[in-house]
Amino acid sequence: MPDSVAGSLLAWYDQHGRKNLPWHENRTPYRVWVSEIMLQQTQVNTVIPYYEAFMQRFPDVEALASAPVDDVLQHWSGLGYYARARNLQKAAIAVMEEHGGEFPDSQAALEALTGIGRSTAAAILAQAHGIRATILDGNVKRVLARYHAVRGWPGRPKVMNALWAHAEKHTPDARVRDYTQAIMDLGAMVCTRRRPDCADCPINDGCEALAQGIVAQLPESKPRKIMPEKETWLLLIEDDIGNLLMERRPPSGIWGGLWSLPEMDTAVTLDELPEIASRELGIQCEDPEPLAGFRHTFSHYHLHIHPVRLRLTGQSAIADSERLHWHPRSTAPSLGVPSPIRKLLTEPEQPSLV
DNA sequence: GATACGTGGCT
DNA sequence: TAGCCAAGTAT
Repeated sequence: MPDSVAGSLLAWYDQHGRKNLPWHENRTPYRVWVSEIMLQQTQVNTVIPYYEAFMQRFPDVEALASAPVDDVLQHWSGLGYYARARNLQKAAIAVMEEHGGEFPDSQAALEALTGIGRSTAAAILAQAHGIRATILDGNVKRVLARYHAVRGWPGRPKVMNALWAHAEKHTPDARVRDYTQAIMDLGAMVCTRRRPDCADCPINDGCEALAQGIVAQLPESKPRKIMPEKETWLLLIEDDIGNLLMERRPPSGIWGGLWSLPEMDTAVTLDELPEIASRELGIQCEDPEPLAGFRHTFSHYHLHIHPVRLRLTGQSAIADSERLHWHPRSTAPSLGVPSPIRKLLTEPEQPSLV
């Protein structure tokens, strides 16, 4: 007996589904892959302009594999989750070197590429190759948690396994490309997190949560922890012609691999900053000048940022190294820079007071 | 199994 | 407004 959910979703998709997103044109594995990575934990409207620019600059896997990593990070600047960008290029190089420049077409081979997990691999198989494969993204989780009244937070493996099992069961043999898009579109357009439109849902007759009156309670949300507060100083070290010293952050951790301002923790005192700058950065400066600080909230903690201006004395020998780079104060950096830092550099007086 | 990882929109 | 959440994966 055919799965009525898939049939109903496909019929609805033909009428209402989204078919004109940028990555729907010319669905090569490369284009689908880049879109899927960008769309991880990121909303469609945020991704669209980044995707267009990225495809202009890196039209195929070879262009991405051979590009400087700073180019890739610059195009990712502002999107967040920057490990995605670094992994994207690592995987592009692997596709060139280990797969002769052609994307693999098996779940296992795709998952072996860094940054591609179970759901993204399945999305590439279904969207680019038309191979039957099952995705489970945030939209599908919500649809299935409601349709089958699956209790518990989907982050728990037991709940996740139940959702995967439901997802596998509904995946049809034919039209997997459209079905995959259909169930995501339903989650994005009808079975939304808030104010779902159950009256117009194509699968409302079989929906357990609707029958039980618990649609609004599913899926259950993650138990929240208190967010820690962290403090840091960012050093705006300027030379006499208005260049700022920027520092490449370590490859892991927050803003990994991006360029930011030299950072000190607030355990040191203001007076110590010139000496620390001399020792750590090899430059001579004086007159620490505290600027208005601001708070930046991440998913996991609040960061209190205290910018301090330091004026360089004499000439500096340091420039354009792997770790340190002078950048014109007046223009946005042509490197990968975190959004708050970009704002700090381009709107120096704008950060809100704490 | 739990945690880290960004940013912007929404209420 | 402060918290919640979004086309997840790596460690």
